[in-house]
Amino acid sequence: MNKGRVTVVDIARAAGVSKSTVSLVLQASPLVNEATRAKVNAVIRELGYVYNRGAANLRQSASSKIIGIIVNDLTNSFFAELAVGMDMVMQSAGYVQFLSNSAESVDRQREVIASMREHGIAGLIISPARGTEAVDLKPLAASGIPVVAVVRNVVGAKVSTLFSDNYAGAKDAVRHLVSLGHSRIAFLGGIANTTVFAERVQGWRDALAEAGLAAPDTLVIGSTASRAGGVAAIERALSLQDAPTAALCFNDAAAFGVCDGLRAAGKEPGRDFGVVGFDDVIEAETAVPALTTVSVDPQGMGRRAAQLLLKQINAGRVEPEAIVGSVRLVVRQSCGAGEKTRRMSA
Amino acid sequence: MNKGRVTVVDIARAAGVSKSTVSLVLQASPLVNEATRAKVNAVIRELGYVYNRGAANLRQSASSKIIGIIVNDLTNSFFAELAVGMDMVMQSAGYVQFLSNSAESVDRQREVIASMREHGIAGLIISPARGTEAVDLKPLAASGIPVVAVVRNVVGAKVSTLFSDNYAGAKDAVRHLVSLGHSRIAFLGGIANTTVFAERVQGWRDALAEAGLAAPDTLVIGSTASRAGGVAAIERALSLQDAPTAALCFNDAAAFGVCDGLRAAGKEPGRDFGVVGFDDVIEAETAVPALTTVSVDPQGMGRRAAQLLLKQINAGRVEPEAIVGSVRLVVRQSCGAGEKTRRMSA
DNA sequence: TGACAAATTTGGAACGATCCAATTATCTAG
DNA sequence: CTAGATAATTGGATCGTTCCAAATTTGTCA
Repeated sequence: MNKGRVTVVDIARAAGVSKSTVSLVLQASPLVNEATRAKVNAVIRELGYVYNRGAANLRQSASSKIIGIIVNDLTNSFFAELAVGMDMVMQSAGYVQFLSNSAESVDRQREVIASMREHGIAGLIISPARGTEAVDLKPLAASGIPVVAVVRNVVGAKVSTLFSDNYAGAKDAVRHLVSLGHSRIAFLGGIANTTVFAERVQGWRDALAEAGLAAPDTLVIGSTASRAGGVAAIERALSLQDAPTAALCFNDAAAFGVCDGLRAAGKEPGRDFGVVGFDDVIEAETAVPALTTVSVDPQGMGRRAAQLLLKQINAGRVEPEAIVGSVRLVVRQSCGAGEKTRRMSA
Repeated sequence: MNKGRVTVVDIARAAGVSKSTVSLVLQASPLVNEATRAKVNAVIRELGYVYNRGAANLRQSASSKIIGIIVNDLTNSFFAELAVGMDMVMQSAGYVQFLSNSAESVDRQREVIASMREHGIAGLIISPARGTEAVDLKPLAASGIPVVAVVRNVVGAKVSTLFSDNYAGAKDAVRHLVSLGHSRIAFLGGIANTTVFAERVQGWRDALAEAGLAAPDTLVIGSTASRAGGVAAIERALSLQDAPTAALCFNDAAAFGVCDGLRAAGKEPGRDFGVVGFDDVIEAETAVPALTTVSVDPQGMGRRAAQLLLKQINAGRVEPEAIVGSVRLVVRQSCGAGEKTRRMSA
């Protein structure tokens, strides 16, 4: 009896109505008589019916309530939080999401996109793997599926985008370090060959220029955008003949690594060396010393991206839109300023 | 012309064959003539056909190649890595996954499960939200959908499980601290009212008893399983009249918090106070000091969970299976032992 | 060439829900 | 009591695929 799943027809038979009526009940249509509705609902509960969304989506008019999310590195808590933000709004909008981790592999990403297409996603939010090309996203756009690219850019792709203002954020951070009296400020961590990296470095460079300070390439030390990368970068920075006294780090993960590296070298971050991160990951606040960082609120960004996508899905017409999320410097202790002035402002 | 999507019938017409033949080509059946196959494939590419998996899954025999994953806290990097591990094996097995974050809300979790059922998932891996009851998972099991519970237990649920050996891990960790000469060892962080917490505390208690040491309840200081929770716990621990000199922490996040808190109190973790974590998150290795921790390899656990689920899906019969993942102590620097002996062992 | 086997191909009839047009039940008022 | 309106219900036909049984083509050998 548990063989085949329970369908509308089974319900109809058991309730003594037609499948059409059952369908109307399922859609909470006002056309159906209250008594009938009650009886049908009772039978539905009794037989343990589960709605088959796949079957419903078959009819050409219907759209699928499934959206795809692809991130390049879920183990990075920035992206994990981004995903959580999206999850929140998608869930309350009645969508489910295919979430996949491309792990920076363009091939894997391509497979995942294909698979998602076959499953009929209504839209896609993607933080593209390094090396993603416009052609990878073309077919989606061509079949009218809205795409929102977040965090990273895909040059030439006609999709909506939501980036944070990397340039302004980096500039603000460096200005702050300058105002604290630093004159040799490094840029540490991150993979050099990316747009985000370039934008942040440009902000760093321009802020230094503005202050009349030198911005030699030796002070830009790329590595990976991780804690380990931060350790490596600060080691190299400290070994320079004219070592920096502060640094803007590519992201918070790298900044934590820089703090670790400083301690390993006997220096206390915040006191002996100014450290500023980028992203404002949750741990930034509770770390010791608390990390001064450029806040981009990953969860909020995820929510906005999801809202943007939903808007496009509902609009029908796909009109690419570019949003740049504002950003603000959160001064805590690791830069050497926060702690002392924190309670003095009142 | 781009109105309706391209279907097998369109392909059939354009290639001058029947839809049945196209279907055979799609399934790479050996029944079809090479020349025909080539032509059909050419047309498929030309018209930009995309397979409609939803329609295919409609036929009763087919099973869906979609699995559900629900975790209770994606922002915790332990779970993020767990998810990544699952993603890996699911992806190479040709599955896509609905991944959702219950954020410890049983209601949200219930909704998500319902939604996943409607979408016809072939199986579910869940790290249950606190307070999940057997009845929440019952309907799935009843309709023959395999369920694997990971990390946490759901009492009374007839599902497969994959937990790490919390008891043994905690015991090993405490034994190690004892062997380093500590006699007042605390248990810090974590939410007291959970199975995992109870198991780890029991290991802690038994190891102390084994060594003839006292295990007073005052040394068990619960809080949240986060960095902030660790900070709070160590603060309380240090304020005790007979303060501990070392601690086993509920998890790595809490352990990092404990290190932060120690530093804030002017003590250096590893030198002035022994800290051991639990989970072996990636950052444990690169942190300074590197964290001594009980390794449970979250990614590996995710992979195993995924494999277990796939096995059950393929087996047809759902035979609940309980796996307890072995665990091992990774000695690094935060306990005060690792660093000195690291290079001396050769 | 004809008979038979093997290799290919092909119409439907599902699958589970929706939706339109058409039907039937119920109500209202003259 | 009935015409006409309104409320409620209901058969198909349809969505895009699979799969079975049956039909067609091709190949082999006496």
